[in-house]
Amino acid sequence: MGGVSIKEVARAARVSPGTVSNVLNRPERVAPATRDRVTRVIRELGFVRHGSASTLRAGHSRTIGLSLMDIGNPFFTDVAAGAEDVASELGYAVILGNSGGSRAKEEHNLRVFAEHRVRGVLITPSDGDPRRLDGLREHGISVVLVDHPAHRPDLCSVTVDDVAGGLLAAGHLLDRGARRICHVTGPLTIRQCRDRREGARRALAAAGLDPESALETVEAPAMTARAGQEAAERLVASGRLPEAIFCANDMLALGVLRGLHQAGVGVPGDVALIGYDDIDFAVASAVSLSSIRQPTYKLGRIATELLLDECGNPGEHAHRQIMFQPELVARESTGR
Amino acid sequence: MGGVSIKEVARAARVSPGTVSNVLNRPERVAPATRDRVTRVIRELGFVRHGSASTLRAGHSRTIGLSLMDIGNPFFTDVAAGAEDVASELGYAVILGNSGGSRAKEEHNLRVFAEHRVRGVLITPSDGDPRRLDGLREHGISVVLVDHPAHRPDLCSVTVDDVAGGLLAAGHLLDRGARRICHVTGPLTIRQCRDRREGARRALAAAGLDPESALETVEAPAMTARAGQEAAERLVASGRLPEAIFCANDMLALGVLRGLHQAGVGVPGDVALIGYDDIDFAVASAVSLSSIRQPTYKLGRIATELLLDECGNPGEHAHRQIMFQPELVARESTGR
DNA sequence: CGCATCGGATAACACGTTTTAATCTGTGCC
DNA sequence: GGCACAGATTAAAACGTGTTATCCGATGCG
Repeated sequence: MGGVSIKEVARAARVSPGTVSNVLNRPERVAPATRDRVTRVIRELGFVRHGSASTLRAGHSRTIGLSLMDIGNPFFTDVAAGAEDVASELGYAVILGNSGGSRAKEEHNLRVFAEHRVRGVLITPSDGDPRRLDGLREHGISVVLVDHPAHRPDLCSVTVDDVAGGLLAAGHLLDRGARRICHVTGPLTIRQCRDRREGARRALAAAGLDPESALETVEAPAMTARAGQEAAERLVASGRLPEAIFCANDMLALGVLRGLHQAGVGVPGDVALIGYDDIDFAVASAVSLSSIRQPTYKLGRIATELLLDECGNPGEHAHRQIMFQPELVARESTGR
Repeated sequence: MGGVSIKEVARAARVSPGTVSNVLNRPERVAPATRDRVTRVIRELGFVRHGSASTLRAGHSRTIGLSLMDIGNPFFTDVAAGAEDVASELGYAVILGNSGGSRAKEEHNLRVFAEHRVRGVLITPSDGDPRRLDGLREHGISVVLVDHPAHRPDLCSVTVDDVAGGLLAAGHLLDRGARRICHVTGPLTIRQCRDRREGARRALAAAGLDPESALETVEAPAMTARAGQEAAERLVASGRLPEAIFCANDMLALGVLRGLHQAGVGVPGDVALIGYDDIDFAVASAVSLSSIRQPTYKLGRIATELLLDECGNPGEHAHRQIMFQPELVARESTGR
C-alpha cells in the first residue's frame, strides 16, 4: 500500500536502482535513451520518491521550519506567505509552528524542527535571548531571525527600522500641526514597541519639544483591537484628549478608532490618528487609516532566500543583517 | 555534525540500541533502573530522534499536510490555528501549503505532501472534483475536506451550513424592515457563494417576496475589500440604492462600507449592511459590522481530530460529514 | 591486434531507527 | 537440583534511498 519503490521502477525499466536514483538526482550522468525509459516507467507506475529515505541517506532534508508569533496577525501571515512562496519555488517544504508568543510553545516548535532535521529555521524570537538557537546550529541547522536584529556577526537577520518608523509617524503628526501627541503602545517588553516609541521621542525632540512632557504614553496590555478600544475609552473618560494619537500597531489603531467613534470624537476632525504595519484592513476601514508601511511579504521572501543560501553554500555564505526602511502612508485618518 | 545517534546513546548507557528505542517508544517494557539511566544519558548527550529514520522504518510519519486557499484571509488562518493547535497537542507537525486558489499550486502541494509521506491531508479543494484526492488515498494518506462537503460516504468533511447562513443574513435584513435587498457576492463558481445566495433567496420567498425581482445580485470578481468598494461605487452611481445589502464575505462588506461612507451614504441610517464570516476586523470597524459567525477555529480543530482519528484507527474509523450551523451577530451596521 | 581509455551502468554498503525472534537471568515450584 | 516461566535485554533484519567503488563494453590509438 505504501507505494512503489525505486527498486520496482528499476526492475520494470530493466535497470539498477542506482541508475534510477541517478535519473532523479543527476540526470546528466545517464544516457538519454535510458533516462527517457526510466522517466516513462516512473510516470506509468506513479512512483513518488520517499522523502524520509532520501533525507536519511543524503543527510539533509528539503524542509524549513517557520515559527510564527501570531498566526492571527496579518503582519505575520504576510511574512509567512513570502516565506512559503520562496520555499516552494526552490523545492522546499515549510513546517509551520505557531508559538502565540509563548516561550514554551516556541521551544516545542524548535524541538519538532530538530527532530524533522529541517535544513533551516525562520523565527521571530519572543525574547531577546538567541542562545537557545545555538543548540539548533550545533545540529547543523541554519537560523535566520525575522523582524528581530541579530546582534552577532554569525547570524542572518531581516528587520525593518522601527526607530525610523516611529520617527516617520510622529513627524507626520507634527507636520499636521499637532503638538500634544499621545502614543498608544503595546507591552514595552516587546522590542518593536520600545523602538517605535524611541523614534517618536526623537521626532518630538527634533521639533524642539520635550519628549517627556509632550508625549503621553499609554501602555496597552496587548496589541489587539480590543485593547486599543479600551485605551481610547480611558482617554476619552480622562477628558484630556490629545490632538493626535500614534498607535504602535494597526490592530491597536483600529480599536482606538472605534473607541473614539463611539464616544462621538471625530477622526481626523477632533483627533488625528496613525497606526503601524499598514495591514490590508487599514485601508478598508470606514475612515481609512494612515499608517507606516513595512515590506512585510518581502521580509519573508528575503529571509527565506538568505536561509536557503546559507544552507546551499555553507562555506561561502556571508551572514547579513538586513534592515529595510519603512514608509509613511498618509490617508484620511490624519486629514486628507 | 548531524547529531548523536541512538547507537552512541546505547554505548554510553551500556545498553543495546533496541533498548534505547524501547525507552523512547514503549517505556513500560523496560526496567525502571535502566530506563532512568538511558533517559539521563539522552539528556546529557543532547540526543534528538531522527524523524526521517523513524518514519522510514515505522512506515508512517507524525506529520500532516495543510493546503490553504488563501493564507491572507482571516477565515483560513483561523482554521489553520485550530489545526496547528490540535496537531501540536497530539505530537504531529504541520506542513503548510498555500495554494492561493491556484489549482496547479494545489497539485504541487499534494505532491510535496506525498513525498513527505504525511499521515493525512487537510484541504479546502478549489474545485468540486475530489478525484485527485484518490491518488493520495491509494498511497495510504487520509484526507479530510475543510469547508467543502464530501458527497461520498468514504470521506470525512467539516463544513458550515452556508444556505442556513444566507437565510439568517437575509432574514435579519427582512426583520429590520428592508424589502429591496441587494446581494454583493463573489464569483458564483465558488460553492460557498452559491449556497449563501440560495439561502438569501429562500428567506425572501418565505417572506412572500419574489426572489428574482426582490434580490438584486451584484457579482464581484473577487472576495476582497477592493472589489467590495468598487461594487458600492457602482451601486451609488446607478442612483438606485437598496434598503439593505448582504455581502457574501466580511472582506467585501468592509469594502462596501467604505465605498458607501465615501459617497456620503450613512450606515445603517440610509442602508443596512451585513457581512459573512465575522472576522475579528468586523467588530473593529468604525461602524461595527453585523455578520454571520462561523466556528472557524473549531472547524480546524474538529477536522484535525477527525483526520488523526482516521489515521490512528484505520479499521474502526467511521467517516463523518459534519456540518455546523452558523450564527447571526447583529451589530451597528444593521441598526442597534 | 592488443592495450589504454572512458562513458555508462551496477553492486553493495550505509544512513538511524523499529521490531521480531531469540537469548539471558533470576525466581518459584516440584 | 532440575525445570518451567516470566521479565528484561539483545542481535539482527529490515525500511527506501544515495553514493562509492567497481565493472563492463565499446571506442580510439599505437
